[in-house]
Amino acid sequence: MEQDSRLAGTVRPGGRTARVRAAVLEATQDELVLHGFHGLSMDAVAARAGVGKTTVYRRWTGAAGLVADLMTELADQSAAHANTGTIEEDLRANALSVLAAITDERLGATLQAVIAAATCDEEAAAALSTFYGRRIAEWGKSIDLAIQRGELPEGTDGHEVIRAISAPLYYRLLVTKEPVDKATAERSATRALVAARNGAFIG
Amino acid sequence: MEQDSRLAGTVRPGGRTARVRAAVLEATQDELVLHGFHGLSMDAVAARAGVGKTTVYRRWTGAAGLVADLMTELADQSAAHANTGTIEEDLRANALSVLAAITDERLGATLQAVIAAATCDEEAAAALSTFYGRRIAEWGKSIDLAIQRGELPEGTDGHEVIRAISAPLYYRLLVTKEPVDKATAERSATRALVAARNGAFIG
DNA sequence: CCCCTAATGGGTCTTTAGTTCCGTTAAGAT
DNA sequence: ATCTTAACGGAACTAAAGACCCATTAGGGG
Repeated sequence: MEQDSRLAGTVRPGGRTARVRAAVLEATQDELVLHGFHGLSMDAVAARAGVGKTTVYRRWTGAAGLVADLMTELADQSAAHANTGTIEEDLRANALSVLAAITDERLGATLQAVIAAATCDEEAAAALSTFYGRRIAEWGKSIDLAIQRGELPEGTDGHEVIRAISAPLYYRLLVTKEPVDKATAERSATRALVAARNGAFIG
Repeated sequence: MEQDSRLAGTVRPGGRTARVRAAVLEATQDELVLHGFHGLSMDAVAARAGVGKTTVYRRWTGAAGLVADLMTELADQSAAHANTGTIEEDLRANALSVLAAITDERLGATLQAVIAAATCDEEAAAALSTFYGRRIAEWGKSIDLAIQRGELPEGTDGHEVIRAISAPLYYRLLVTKEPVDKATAERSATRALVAARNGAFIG
């Protein structure tokens, strides 16, 4: 007894528990691709994962908790920043990696679901914030290296440059619903670079 | 009879019908402020609006339909572009108007709800797309005037400049969950202007 | 002012989401 | 290998969402 205070799955995390978690998160992604966040039901996820729905309700707080956990899982798989030797190519690589993420069927649907969940759930919002915070910090290193090489002015805010590249792509994806293609991504990288070279990101 | 093919509320749109619609859309906004899109129930909206829930189910397709209709309503209230005489001030005004919209309690909650709904509903996505399409076209005129005045290079894509100003604000609001304040808005306008002056928005 | 019927609203029914109970299975410590 | 109990899963239960029926109300044309 006296195990109520702990979350289920923390005392015996190996074996079955790990398999259940993997199956549930996989099933969650499948459901998100099919129905989006608004159509995500714990019941359907449990059925698809082949686990009892009691287990899903016990381990996760709700639909938002599921996608938040999914986001946390994806955060660990985040790739390192590019280092091609020129800032132009590094920023282009950054834009294309964002493009690849949001146009991938499973990953794109998952990202949109987490963003939708985060509009009304603190847990999902925190997971998103952490994920992108890390990603921005990681790719910001590319800008720091460029400053050292003399390609960009001293004092350029690398984090802001990275944000400036991603922003138009997410804006189109989420807000204006315009298509996001390779040309859009490359233009976004180029524009951020032009602004950065002209000192718009200092301070 | 033979009225099934028409949507309810189209034959006698005046008086009661208009009052019901206004009450329902008002109630929808209230509920969105309190619970967000994921927590929006037709039942609660009907109760708050003081109308029968049958009426809400008859006139709107679902939660997504409600927010889509709300967005359509807001689209008509969209303001004209600024014309201060300088492109710097016009773009600053644009950024500040976006800031005002997303930081307003009711309007901000509504926008986030429509964006969340649009991730998995075509109707909401179309309403969003139309709303921002109009807004971008309207404010794009500021850039055209600036080109005529010789403040920006010939061939600058005004729509893209406007998108570039809004994008970082929505990116922070929706994706990274960072605070959006006046300084952020003004920086966004400045950076877009620097890039535009240096020809990054030509073509 | 009256009439016709579009539109609303209360009440009821069905479906689905979410909870609880308790027996069963399998981690992982000894 | 054995034992303890964390964790799972089936089933029954409660609550809420959504659909439907039909009586009542009020637009708006005559």
